[in-house]
Amino acid sequence: MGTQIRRDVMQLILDRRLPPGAPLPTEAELMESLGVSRNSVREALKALQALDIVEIRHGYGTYVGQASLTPLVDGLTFRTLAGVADDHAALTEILQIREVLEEGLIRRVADGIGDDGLARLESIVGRMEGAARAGEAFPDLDRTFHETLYDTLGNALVPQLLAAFWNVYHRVAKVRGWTSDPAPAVTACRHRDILTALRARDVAGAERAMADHFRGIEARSGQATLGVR
Amino acid sequence: MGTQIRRDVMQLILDRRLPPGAPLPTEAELMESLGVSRNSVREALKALQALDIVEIRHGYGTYVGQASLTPLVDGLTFRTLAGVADDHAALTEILQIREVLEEGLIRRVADGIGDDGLARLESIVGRMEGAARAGEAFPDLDRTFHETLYDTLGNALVPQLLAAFWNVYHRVAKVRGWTSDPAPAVTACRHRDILTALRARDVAGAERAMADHFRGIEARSGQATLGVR
DNA sequence: CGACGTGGGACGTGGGACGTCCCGCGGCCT
DNA sequence: AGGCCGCGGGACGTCCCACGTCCCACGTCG
Repeated sequence: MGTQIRRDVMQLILDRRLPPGAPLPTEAELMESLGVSRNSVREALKALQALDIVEIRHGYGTYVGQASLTPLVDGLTFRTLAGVADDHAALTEILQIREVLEEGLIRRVADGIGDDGLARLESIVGRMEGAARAGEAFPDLDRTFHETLYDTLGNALVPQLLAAFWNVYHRVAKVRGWTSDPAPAVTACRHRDILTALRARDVAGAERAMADHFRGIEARSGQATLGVR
Repeated sequence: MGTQIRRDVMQLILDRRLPPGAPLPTEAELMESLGVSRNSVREALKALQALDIVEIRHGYGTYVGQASLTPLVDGLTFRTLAGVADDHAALTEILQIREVLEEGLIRRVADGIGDDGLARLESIVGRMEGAARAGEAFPDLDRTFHETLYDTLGNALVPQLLAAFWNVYHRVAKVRGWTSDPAPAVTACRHRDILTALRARDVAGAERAMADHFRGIEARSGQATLGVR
């Protein structure tokens, strides 16, 4: 069974305690130690590559991967684009989950954020406002803001999960040709609101600011959909 | 490039508007229409199979898959088991995300749940209490409760995401040999608390009940870890 | 009319050959 | 002596062919 070989390779990584980036046995060694043909080994490795459990470098070797959430992004993107129902509904589902997550997380952030965290956010928002005055969009700063925001939680999964949903959303929007460009000034303002509430340790206010932020995104999403149909 | 063939097959599915369960062209047809060898086609299909974008039935054919979150479960399980840091920390991260999600969701549920939803939950909690009196565990009922709870949101992604995290948690616990069996009576009581709060449209109470629920899970998890080390 | 057997289609596995890419060693030029 | 270039070996990428296994459907026989 192909699935079995895949599990064998995973088990091999676990048994040998191979960390991400460590080299795997060559295909020849794997076909010998697992007792299967090279084709089967390659199919298993290709599957693991798609799961980002393994990284294959042409002409160099195979290495343990980062086990990132890339497969989730691919899967959700495909699922959204292929959805039998219209994909606006599917995107709304993703947005709702992001919303619930960030609303719940901001509360915990407000409890534990320190002065250094606030300073870093201040720097980011400052750059946002600078870009906004120049009339430029700042998708990278947006990402960095949310990433930095949840840094203090010490939960490495959180930023990755949020980034995954963010990627799905924007990838689908790109494929569909939606130009969801809100006024940069408005976005900068929303982030400023969140930071202000955090500075005041105003948990409820931070939640409200985050909710407003998402309300804006939803509105844009709805408009873009209507414009296309 | 192998990745390219994978994208071609995905694009083919999207272009032809193939719904989940629809048959894909045979390997022979794909190798002709994509102009690559059968091995390359098979490697791409195997990768897509791992992403649950395609389903391969031996001796029958290849079909469009459900694009479920199975790859997320596999990836997170692997990542947790392979984590350089101890896996209790990794499991806590997953638990924290479940917690944030369910706390945020319960609020929305409390707003919109109807009498039929409450009745279904009542039935489940009733069976829980019956099992608890008999001293039996009821993992299935637990799952069903949370699934039914979020049915009313109309967001198909929510139950799947929660189920994915649930699966990762319990799969890791199983591999690690943790016997995280709380007293069934306590678990039943926690669910009863949630239902009671929902019935009263008590949003804050429901949130608190859900938080208590997770506090119990975390405590058990910590104990199990200590017991093993 | 129904149960059984056989054939064809489709995926699973194995083996071999050749191309492509990357790294490192050794010779050669400066 | 130091740096540049060419070459060889290792490893993955692609391809071809053959045979095995599984499933379904058709046709035959009782």
